[in-house]
Amino acid sequence: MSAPKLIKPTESELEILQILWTKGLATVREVHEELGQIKDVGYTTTLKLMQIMNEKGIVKRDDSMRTHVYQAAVNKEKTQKHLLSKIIDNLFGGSPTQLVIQALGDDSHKASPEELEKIQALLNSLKKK
Amino acid sequence: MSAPKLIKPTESELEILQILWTKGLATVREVHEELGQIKDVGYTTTLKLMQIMNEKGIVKRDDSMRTHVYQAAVNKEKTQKHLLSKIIDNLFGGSPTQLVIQALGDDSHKASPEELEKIQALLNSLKKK
DNA sequence: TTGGTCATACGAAAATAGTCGTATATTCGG
DNA sequence: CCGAATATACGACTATTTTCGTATGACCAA
Repeated sequence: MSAPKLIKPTESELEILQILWTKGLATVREVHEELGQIKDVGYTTTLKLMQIMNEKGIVKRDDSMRTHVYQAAVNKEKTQKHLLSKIIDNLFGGSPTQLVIQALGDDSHKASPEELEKIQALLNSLKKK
Repeated sequence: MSAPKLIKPTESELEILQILWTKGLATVREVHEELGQIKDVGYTTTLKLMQIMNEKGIVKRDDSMRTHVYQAAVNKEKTQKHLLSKIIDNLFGGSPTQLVIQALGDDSHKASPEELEKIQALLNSLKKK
């Protein structure tokens, strides 16, 4: 029972999780450098954040070495699904359809034809029922 | 230009906005009673929240009467789009497709056949380009 | 008119998030 | 061996969000 039941990562934690989900394993410095591309904070800030995440059980770390190695301790899809569910309730009154419509219509995040096909495929399988 | 440019309602504010978007006009008491169905806080808490939202320009109010009447001052779709955009970046690494897939696959928020049709229609028009 | 109910205003505690300075330990090149 | 670079630990300050107690005034029924 290492996986936390109800996780609600904060915004900053989510940024770090994204990086860990992509990299798999990473040191604080690596994460901090990645982070540097989107925000500008001190190294110890990143460190502290990751330490807190470790306490919360959001990440795990191997501290057998001087430079600790971190990895996400929460499943990416599960986390996305969980938070999305909250958002559907909070922002779209419980209607995932409204969310989907808004998301597809978001001009700043256009979907490619291939992606549209993926969605189409999923839609087809949902319609079958 | 009364509408604020960059609005980032907090979670509690969002709950209130939902109610106002639905009701159009509402008093603090009405909002508070609706709110009571999902959370349990004191009346003055709701009042204060709405006062703050008023200061921020998120809601407007008519205080010509003893019992003030509130309404949302931010557009529902715009707000949804704006926040969704953040979520796509924060939670889905910028891919709206991933978000859509997760949303459609969310078992706790099933889409009806009619809703699926709506999505299909939108999808078709997107594919045309 | 007077007491009870209901409304807003306001201040400030409590909870949460984010930030960083500083101390201290380890490592390594020269 | 020594100092610079790099690591973690930790405390504390700041900001934001949420919560509510208390004050005060209006309204109304008896």
